[in-house]
Amino acid sequence: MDVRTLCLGILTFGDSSGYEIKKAFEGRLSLAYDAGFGSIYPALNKLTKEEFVSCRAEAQSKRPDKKVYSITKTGRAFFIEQIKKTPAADKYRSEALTTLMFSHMLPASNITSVVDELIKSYDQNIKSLAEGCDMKQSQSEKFLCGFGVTVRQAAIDYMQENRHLIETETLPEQRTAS
Amino acid sequence: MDVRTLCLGILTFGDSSGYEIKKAFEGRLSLAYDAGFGSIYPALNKLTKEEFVSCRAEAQSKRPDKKVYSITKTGRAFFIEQIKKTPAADKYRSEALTTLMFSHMLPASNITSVVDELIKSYDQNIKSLAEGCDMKQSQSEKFLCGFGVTVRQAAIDYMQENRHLIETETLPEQRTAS
DNA sequence: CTCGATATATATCAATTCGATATAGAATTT
DNA sequence: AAATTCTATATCGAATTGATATATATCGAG
Repeated sequence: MDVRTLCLGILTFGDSSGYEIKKAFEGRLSLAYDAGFGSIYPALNKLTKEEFVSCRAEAQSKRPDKKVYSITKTGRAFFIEQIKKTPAADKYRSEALTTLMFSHMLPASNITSVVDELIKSYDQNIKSLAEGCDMKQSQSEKFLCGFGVTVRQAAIDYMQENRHLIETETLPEQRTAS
Repeated sequence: MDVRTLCLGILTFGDSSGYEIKKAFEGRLSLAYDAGFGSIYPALNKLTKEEFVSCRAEAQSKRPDKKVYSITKTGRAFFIEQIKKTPAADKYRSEALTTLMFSHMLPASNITSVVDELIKSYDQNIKSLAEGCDMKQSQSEKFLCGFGVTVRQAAIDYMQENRHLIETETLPEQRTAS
């Protein structure tokens, strides 16, 4: 499942430009996947060559043409074929948790701010998810929205209850202060 | 925070070969980061050139020499400098959740098996984490272990309670059966 | 006892992805 | 009035992924 396939998937929700596809990755797909312009634009070019999408340029006054992509029948068939495959294992990449793994090498103030920021980011995450959660269209969106909220909330609760474990184990402030 | 820096971090736990570093990524670091041999070996070569690690070859009978790496003083200083930086935002990549996002395009049997497998993988995750959780050395490891268990358990609970939302919204079996 | 699978151990390579940068006007905020 | 953010596309070097190659040991199943 590469970015190219995912772009195709996003186009099943409706015609979009590359810019709007990026928004979709940041929005409804943010729980599951991410991609930047550096992968999206080349992916759309490849999909166009393969005739899995068609492209029409919408002229805009004093802005670059907006290229609007539509999925084709063969594109839709290809996408369905792809999502029927057994999904690969989940991947998590958290620099914040990685930092906490080395809390014994850092001053307590540092750990505290990492934990604070992590909780804050989970909180914002929940807010932006919950925002739409009710009025979201499909059942699958509601399901995934609720999933995100539940899991992030569990993470916050755990952190608040157990942060003392790592905040007391750090090096004394004076020894690592630069 | 690249693989190279993370390899350096793992070496603060003790001398290791590239192979053992891979095991560390799969074990104690699995909650936070992952890396394959294709990134680890080049990273170790680069670190050696930079003199952030030193390398001794342990001859083994009828096996390739085991190259054991040790972190140097400058390496340790560099690593500490790196983890003091503000961590980048978390990233999640789940093909399974992505698939569920398109449940309206798939037969119910397909969704059921994706959910089943996802729960199973979270379960195995919890088991392998809990296994060590008690006897783990440092506070930070206990903290992160507990974090992983808590969050995965919340994910399982949510899935079991809400899976019906997506399992009833799918296409009728006959329409998408290949 | 042998066959296949898994573990130890390193390494490379093409394809993909990331992250930064460039361009440029509109709209909004300070 | 200035600064920042938003819309919109695109490229490019660097990093990462995932597959593959090589070679032997070990362990369980039939």
